[in-house]
Amino acid sequence: MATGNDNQTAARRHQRVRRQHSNELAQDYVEAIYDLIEAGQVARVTDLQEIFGVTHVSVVRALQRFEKRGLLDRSGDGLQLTDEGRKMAAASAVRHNLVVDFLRAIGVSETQAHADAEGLEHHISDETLAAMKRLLEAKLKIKN
Amino acid sequence: MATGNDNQTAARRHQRVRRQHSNELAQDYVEAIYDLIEAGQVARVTDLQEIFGVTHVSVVRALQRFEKRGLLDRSGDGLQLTDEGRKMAAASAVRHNLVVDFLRAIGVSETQAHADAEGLEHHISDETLAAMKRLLEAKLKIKN
DNA sequence: CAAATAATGTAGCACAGGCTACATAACCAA
DNA sequence: TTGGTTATGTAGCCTGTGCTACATTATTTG
Ligand SMILES: [Mn+2]
Ligand SMILES: [Mn+2]
Ligand SMILES: [Mn+2]
Ligand SMILES: [Mn+2]
Repeated sequence: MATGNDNQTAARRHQRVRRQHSNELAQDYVEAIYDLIEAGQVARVTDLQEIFGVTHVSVVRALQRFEKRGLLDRSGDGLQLTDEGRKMAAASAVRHNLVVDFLRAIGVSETQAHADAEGLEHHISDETLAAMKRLLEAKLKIKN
Repeated sequence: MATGNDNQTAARRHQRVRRQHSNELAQDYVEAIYDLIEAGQVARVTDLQEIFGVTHVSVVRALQRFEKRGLLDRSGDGLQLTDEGRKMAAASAVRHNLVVDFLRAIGVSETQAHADAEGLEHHISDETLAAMKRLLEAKLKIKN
């Protein structure tokens, strides 16, 4: 009874991680496109290929999937985000930045904070994010 | 010059995350097998299928890959870890437990800490792990 | 003991996300 | 204007990691 239940709990946790992974690339893509547009640039395949360190083919294939998922629009000149894509991008950006700030606050170097955040951001629950925000604000109070 | 270099940096970060993901399942498998053996049980396909919430087929295919990678030995009755597999399992367990403890320390619930750690553990650098350990020890000092 | 059940394996499929090779289209420069 | 470079797309391949369907081989149990 104890073991069976434990295994079930473990299974749910692993299933959740797999679900997170199946959204990971989409989040990073819309975030990158969002940032390019924010910076007043036209988001192109070439930019994404440089940002992600993959061939243009991988980018095109990914964009095709994300367009089907309703996250972006490739009909015009540059890449455009749909409302849903923009929403996902904004949420991802907030989460990403908070993770970086939190890592910096606990003493991780700028470089490493950015590196680790790129993976960590996709596995953090709202509860943990809130805990990080709390600690971040407490730290800031101490500093002032 | 600024943009090109930035993209290169981003690319290295994403490449690192992809590398982490390609080791993720192996780490979780050897850790699970390690735990079963530690608990005095014989590690079987059935256990893993329950723990990961996948079919026995997925487990068998994964085990075949990991055996080829020299992480485990399926010749006997139960699953056995090689020296390399045991080393990976031990390192993974240390990391996993430290992440859970850290999340608990910053106020995340037991349940959520275990859930988030399952994904987070694979993306934490040694530097960040050290920072977490530092904060954990500082917190403990305060508590006593 | 014989039948049911549990455990393990293989065959073959799907999809994500990498890749190279090849084809265009668009742009730029001599 | 025309030939090289850059940007984008398609075709087709690979690996990892899921799945169902179908054996086969223990292990229980009536
Ligand atoms: Mn990311
Ligand atoms: Mn991950
Ligand atoms: Mn683990
Ligand atoms: Mn894990």
